[in-house]
Amino acid sequence: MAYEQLKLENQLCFPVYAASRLITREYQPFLDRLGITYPQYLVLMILWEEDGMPVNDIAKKLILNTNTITPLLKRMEHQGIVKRKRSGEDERKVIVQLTAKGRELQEEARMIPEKLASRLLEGDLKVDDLIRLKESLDSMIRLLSR
Amino acid sequence: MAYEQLKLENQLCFPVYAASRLITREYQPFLDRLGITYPQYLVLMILWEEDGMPVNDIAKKLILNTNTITPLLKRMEHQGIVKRKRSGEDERKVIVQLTAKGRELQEEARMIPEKLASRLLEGDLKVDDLIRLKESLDSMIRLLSR
DNA sequence: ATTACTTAAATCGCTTGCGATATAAAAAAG
DNA sequence: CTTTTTTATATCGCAAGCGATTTAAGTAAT
Repeated sequence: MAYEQLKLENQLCFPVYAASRLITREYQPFLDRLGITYPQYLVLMILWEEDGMPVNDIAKKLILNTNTITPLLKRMEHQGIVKRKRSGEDERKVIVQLTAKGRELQEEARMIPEKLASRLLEGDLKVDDLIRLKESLDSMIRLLSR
Repeated sequence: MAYEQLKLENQLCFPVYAASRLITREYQPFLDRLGITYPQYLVLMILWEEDGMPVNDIAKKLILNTNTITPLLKRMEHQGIVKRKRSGEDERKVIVQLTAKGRELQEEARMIPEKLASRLLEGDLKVDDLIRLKESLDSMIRLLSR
C-alpha cells in the first residue's frame, strides 16, 4: 500500500522540523536576557565573525530571502544592535555593521553554548530524540544516495 | 578563547534550523498543487492515520501549542478540508474530522514521498548537506552524553 | 547613448510559531 | 454543594518566513 509511505515519510522530515523548533525553544530563555531572538542571534554570530557585511551575504549565509532578512535587520537597527548604510562603491548594497551595543552582546553571549548544553540535559529535548533524529537522517541519506 | 564556541555552536544548531526550512521548501511545489502548506500536510497525515482527533492530541503529536494549531485548523476548515465540532462527552474538547475533500487529498498526496526523493537529488538540499547535518547531530549527541 | 538585462533591497500579503492571557468546562478539594 | 484547580481551546500581539512584485542601481548589448 502506497499510503504507508505517508506515514514513513513522517519519520524522515518531521523530526527535523520538530528538532528545529525544540532547539529554538531551548535558546529562548538565554536569548531573552539579551533581548534578542534566535534568528537575530544567528545574524550577530555572523557579524561577530566578520563585521560590515552586505544584506545579501548575510541572507545567503542563513539561507534566507531578503524579504525575511530586511525587516529582521530593521528591527535590530531599531534596537540599536546594528547600523545599516548604503555602500559607497555600489549604491545598491546596504552594509550592516555592529554598534557598540551589538559588540557588547558578544561578551554576554559567550557562556550561552555551555549553558545550553547543560540545559538540554534536563529539557524537553532529550538525547533519545536526537538519536531518533539522526536515524531519520541516516534513512534520508541512504534514500538519496541510491 | 571562549568566543570560538560561538562559531562552533553555529555548526551544531544552525544546520538543523536550515535543513528544516530547506525541506519545507522542497515540499512546497507538491503541496501547492494540493492547495495546502507543510504544517497543514502534517495535520492531514495525522488525520489520515486516525480521523476524529481532539485539537490537543494533534498539537501534541506536532509539538505545537494550541495558539498555533487552532488558527491553522480554522484555515483548514475554511478551505473545506476538515470539520471541527465540540465533543459530546467533554464539551471542552473540539474534535477534528476530515471532510470528503480532506480524504481525497490522501490519494493526491500518495506520490509525494517518492517525487520528493527524486527532487531532493537535484535540489538545493544536497546529500553532502545532510551528511554535515548528521555530523553536527553526532557532535551534539556526544556533547549531551558525557 | 539608448535599451535591455541583471542584481540588491525593499514592500505587500499571507501563514506559521509562540508568550501571555482569557474563557469555559470538568475535576478535585473543602 | 460551593470553591479551587486543572484542562482544553481560543484570542491577541508580535517576530519570522516566503511568494510575488517593485524600485533603483549597476552591467551588457545593440
